[in-house]
Amino acid sequence: MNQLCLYLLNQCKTLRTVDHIHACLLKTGLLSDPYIFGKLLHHCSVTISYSLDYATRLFLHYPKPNVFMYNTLIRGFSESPRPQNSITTFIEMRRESSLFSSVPPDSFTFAFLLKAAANYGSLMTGMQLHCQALIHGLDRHLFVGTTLISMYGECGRVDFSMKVFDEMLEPNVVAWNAAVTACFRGGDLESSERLFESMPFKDSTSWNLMLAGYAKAGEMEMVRKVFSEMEVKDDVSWSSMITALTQNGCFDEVFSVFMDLQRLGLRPNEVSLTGVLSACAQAGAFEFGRVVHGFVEKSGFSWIISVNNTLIDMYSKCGNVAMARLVLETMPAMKNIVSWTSMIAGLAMHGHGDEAIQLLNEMEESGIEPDRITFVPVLYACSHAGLIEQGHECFSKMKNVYNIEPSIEHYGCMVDLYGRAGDLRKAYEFICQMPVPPNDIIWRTLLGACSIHGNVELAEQVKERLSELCLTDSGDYVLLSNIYAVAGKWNNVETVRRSMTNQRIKKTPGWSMIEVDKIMYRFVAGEKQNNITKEAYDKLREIMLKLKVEGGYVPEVVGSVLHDVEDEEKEDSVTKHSEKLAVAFGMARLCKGRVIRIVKNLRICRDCHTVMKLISKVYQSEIVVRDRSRFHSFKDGSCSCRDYW
DNA sequence: CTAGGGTTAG
Repeated sequence: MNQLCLYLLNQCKTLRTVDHIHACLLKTGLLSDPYIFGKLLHHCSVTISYSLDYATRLFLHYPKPNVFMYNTLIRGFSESPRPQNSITTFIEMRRESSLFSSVPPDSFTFAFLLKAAANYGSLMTGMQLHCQALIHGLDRHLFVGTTLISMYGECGRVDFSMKVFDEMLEPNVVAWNAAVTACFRGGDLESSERLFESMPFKDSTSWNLMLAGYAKAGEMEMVRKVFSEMEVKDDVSWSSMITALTQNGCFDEVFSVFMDLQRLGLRPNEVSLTGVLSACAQAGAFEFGRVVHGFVEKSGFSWIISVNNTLIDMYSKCGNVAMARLVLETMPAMKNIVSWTSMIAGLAMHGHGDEAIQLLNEMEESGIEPDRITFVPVLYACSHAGLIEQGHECFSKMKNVYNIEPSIEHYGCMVDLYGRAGDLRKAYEFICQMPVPPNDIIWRTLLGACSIHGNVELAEQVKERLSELCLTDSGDYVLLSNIYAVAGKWNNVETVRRSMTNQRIKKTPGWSMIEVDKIMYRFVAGEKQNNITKEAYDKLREIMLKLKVEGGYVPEVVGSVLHDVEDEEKEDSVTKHSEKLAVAFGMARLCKGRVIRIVKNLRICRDCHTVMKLISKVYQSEIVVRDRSRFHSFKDGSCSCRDYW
């Protein structure tokens, strides 16, 4: 009976099934056995991580918990969203109550407690725990010492990490590795390298952490060097490499490393898969992403939450919200806060404001509380769909129901909400009464609103604020110049242009990408000719002609280019915009009836927006453009943004 | 029956 229950417990993956075992143990009286009880507690707080509430209630009913039980609960809390509970449990453990004497902590206790302190980055707590460990004579314990090194590294005191490390009697590889990682955390690449070189022994973890460390510092040359010099590449090496490339925007390399991995007959793990899918999401590689999704299903990775969440993100960012929804609705893994937030973000990007709000409600009904990150896409959805009332409601719900202090991102969404809707005065007043100082993004949002609604005076003031912050970018100048151009103030356009030249501010080059046969093609405006661009240009010329004849197209040049030059030249530079080239290339290469999906690094311009609408009508084809800020889905002459931008 | 260092999603 004893063995059977333990066996069954190990099979339990959800709380529902644990419940049955719990009842069984209770009925047979086995639950009072400390060993059995400890197993059950461990299962609830560590193995099934989202059942900590259950574990806590279980624990409270146990008459005299031992060290193992305390350690188990502390460990569970240390990885939870509220690691502070580990400390509370420790205090409880140390308290002398009238019934029981306090339970003395051991090395396990401190390892878990320090992990908790590291996870919420509290140096004060970490130091107090360090003292406690010292009092109990456990600060010299090898495992405790190693966790101290990590904790100090996570809490931003690498100097303390080094002190602990230097005073260690016999550091092993793990301690060395912890020290190297701490140096990377502190941004001290040289110390990391020096330590790495002087290690008496290196294991594969040592190599892997060098790779990850360089990746986080953006040192991609070193990442590639480490990866090629590694004699033994394990699972983690491959997935670290893939994440390293993904995090640094080297998407082509992600795809080729992923294929190398498979070519060598190795099986990608879930981390590699999330990495590749995230690369697909960012690059807009829909076809490739679909293939990876197929692999996920076939190889039994559908149970992994993070993989599902990245699939939702991938489909959304590749323009297919319907598929994203399907993943969310059918995923076998338990939906967590990231799943819901990703989907809300997907709907927001596509301008489906009402659905985004509805999903927030569904999320709340399912028992998962939205956090500060969730509210960013929620508010974004409201502003991009013109839902002023709902935006307002969500903002106060966040503050009053969930007690979330709005951050600058939330304020930014609100400024956008008012500004985009044309209430520039309210947007401005909102900025003035914010409890945090406005940053460049806030002002830039307002500048964008001025541009949409043609408010020259406010735009000038805003530009002034931006200049004071010394954070102007080329886009701000272009925006201001366009505002002047629309108002016909050509002298001012000229002034802006000249100040750009004087300050050597270069326009960020615009590029657009399109995937054809799982290969991404990138087009840059005004790029020199090659076979690919020639093909695009030829097709584009044909398209523009047809649009003029059949669609009544007139180039909209004023708001879109910087220079006040001859009309023909203006028309020419607008024609060369990368998104037009990418679309033309897609029209030339893709079969008729296929959706043309474009990813652009900047915002799509008005003229291109008009052209896309016309193409979708004249050619009866669907075009989806993901620009810097959102999706535009063109169908039969109109856009999903309803010209709300 | 529990540990420490390396890779994952909004």
